[in-house]
Amino acid sequence: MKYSQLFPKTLKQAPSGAESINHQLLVRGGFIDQLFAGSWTLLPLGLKVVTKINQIIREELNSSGAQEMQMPLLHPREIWDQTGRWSNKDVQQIMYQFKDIHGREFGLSFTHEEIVMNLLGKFVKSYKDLPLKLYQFSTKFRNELRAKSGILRGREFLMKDLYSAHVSEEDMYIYYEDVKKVYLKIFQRMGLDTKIVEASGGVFTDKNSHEFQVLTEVGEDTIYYCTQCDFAENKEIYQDREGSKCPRCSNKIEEANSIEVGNIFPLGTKYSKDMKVFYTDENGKEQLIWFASYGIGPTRVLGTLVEIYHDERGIIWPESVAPYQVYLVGLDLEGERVKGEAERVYKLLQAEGVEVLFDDRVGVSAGEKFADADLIGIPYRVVISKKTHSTSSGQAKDKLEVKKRDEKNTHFVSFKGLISLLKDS
RNA sequence: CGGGGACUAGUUCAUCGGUAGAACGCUCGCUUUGGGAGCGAGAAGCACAGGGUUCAAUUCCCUGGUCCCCGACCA
Repeated sequence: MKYSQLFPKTLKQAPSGAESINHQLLVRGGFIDQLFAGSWTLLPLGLKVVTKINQIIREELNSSGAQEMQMPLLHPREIWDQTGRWSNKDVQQIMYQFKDIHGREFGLSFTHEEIVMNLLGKFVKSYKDLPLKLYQFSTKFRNELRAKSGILRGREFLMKDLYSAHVSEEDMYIYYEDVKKVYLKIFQRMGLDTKIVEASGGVFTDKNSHEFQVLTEVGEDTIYYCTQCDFAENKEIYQDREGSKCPRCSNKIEEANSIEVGNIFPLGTKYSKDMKVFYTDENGKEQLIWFASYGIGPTRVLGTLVEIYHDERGIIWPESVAPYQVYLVGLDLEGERVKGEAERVYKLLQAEGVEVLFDDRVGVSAGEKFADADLIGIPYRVVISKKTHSTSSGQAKDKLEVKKRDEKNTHFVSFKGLISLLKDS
């Protein structure tokens, strides 16, 4: 991609009132744009990052045996009446509900348990049809009382939701535990260190759920975790406890702020019971389906990554989710030789399968290009200029000037050297 | 949904009762380029909407809207 073609360009100033880091940097870098409070466009750069996040999730879920699909976002009231959630006060706080011109009532999806259960009722007849693991990436609508923290809390956001159906509680928990491991791996591949934290089930279930929390000062959740074992609880359930000793190993409990990037719910048979969804067991008897759901918010992950990985100049993307691998800066592009060389390296990198953003702007100062490179946060910055490709002699001659975003020093390498650098990482 | 703040050029802000100004950005020249570079010119505004007070309102008052922050609630 040539930077001159990229939509949109970076901004020097953050929007007024933008306080959180992810809001400032993602907007300034041209990753996202706000339509109204809690509603964001994923611009080309932002979509690239989210696509990478999604791909990591997809790969790991697929290898856990899950299948991807896509469900509607517009839901008729009747299906939500089957579980009584349409009229639930807490649900009504966050679900957009409205009537069409004929008076028929609809809701916008904030989750899909009812829809999945409806689907299972149509297709799952026998124990032989189970277990099933189905997931999708889709927009979720939640009428948050207060959208805030940039893209971290929106009224419309992207979510990966996975649902599993099982013959028994035991089978459900086997997969539930699998997903814990899968989620840890997913987040780790994205560069996020997550803690599994026990929490309440909210409007989803009376049982407790597990949240995947990233520890950071700016997080809006408060969690309590043991410094020795893996005990961790959300504030909402921890506050009933006394003292500051771990209930499991008596070691010290720490309090920390965190961002919830994932949440998993062992729903049990509540939904299948309400919606009368059964399978036939080996003995020919009808049984309720055991059910669980699992969410990850890719757009929230996007914001979380920026909160964790940035410096005063801009974003520092982990390589696994960076929108491009290389930011190729062409300087002195008025000179034919340098320009030709920069174009050549751009094409060669692409031929090697390297994703490269080529700053081909003419008449833009070096400082501005470097500032943009730092703001956008692509892992490798490669500079081609008359210093390396025209008048020079010595070690820099015809070499590429390479700097990693998170390092200070530049060094000069050959094209082959750069490729092996990229392949190694 | 309670409390606070804001709304003026594309953006960030100044002005403050007498119909608007800067910086950045943008356009066009000239200059040249290693950390948001210089000079010059230009385009760009129903001052959120409605009502009131006043000879006169962007400015003061009221109502509504929107955005941001703090709380209560949540992927």
